[in-house]
Amino acid sequence: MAYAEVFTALADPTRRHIFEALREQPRTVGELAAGQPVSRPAVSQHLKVLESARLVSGEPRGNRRLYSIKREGLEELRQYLESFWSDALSAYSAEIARRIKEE
Amino acid sequence: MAYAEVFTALADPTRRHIFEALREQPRTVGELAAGQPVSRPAVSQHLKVLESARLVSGEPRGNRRLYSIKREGLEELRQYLESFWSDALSAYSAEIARRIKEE
DNA sequence: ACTTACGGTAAGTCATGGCTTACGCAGAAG
DNA sequence: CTTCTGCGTAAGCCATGACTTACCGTAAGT
Repeated sequence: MAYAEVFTALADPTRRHIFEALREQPRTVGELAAGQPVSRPAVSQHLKVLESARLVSGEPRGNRRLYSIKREGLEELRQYLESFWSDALSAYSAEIARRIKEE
Repeated sequence: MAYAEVFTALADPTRRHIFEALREQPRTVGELAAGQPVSRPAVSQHLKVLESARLVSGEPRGNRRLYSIKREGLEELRQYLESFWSDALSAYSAEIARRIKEE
């Protein structure tokens, strides 16, 4: 059920921007905020959400905190997607055919 | 940029439930509403969002509308995920190493 | 020690969006 | 033709959440 958190985390545009900024390289909160049209506290709050969705992780670097992408959240999402790919497609088209005949 | 709509569509729990109900077999709006704790109009509105995210499609069956899963939305999401998988990981860990040394 | 820089948290504001009821339209049924 | 069933849409309500400013703790620099 962990993919739910990932969906809500990445549903917000600002949060996606932050996440995609980390895609290039790890960054501090200040750096991330500079690249966004919102305040630094806002970025902090977004990072909290992203972290609890296991999409990023942050570790102290002296005075600052360096955030980087974590793949666990993405992995959960990938598994969710995969489960949709193979299954339910035969039973599915069969059901369509059945209902069409019913008309 | 179409994955954005997919994220927002699947971020809502009710919408995910509806989507996953369609995973088994195509269903009408009434059938979907019966399986959810919300009203039928609410389900209609959710289906509208899911449809514009290309996650489902509906076609008239006489009096009713039969909705079924459409894979385009999922495909866009999958591509987005894939782009995260390979790239940016070498440059990424290199950057971590660089910053650690800077301390 | 004092000051400055960085970042997390608290509190409050405002917009978004998910829900409801009410309504209207189209197809099926009688 | 009238009635009933199934859905979509409109309008309005209310909770959630994204943002702000203000504040506090901690590490670094002087």
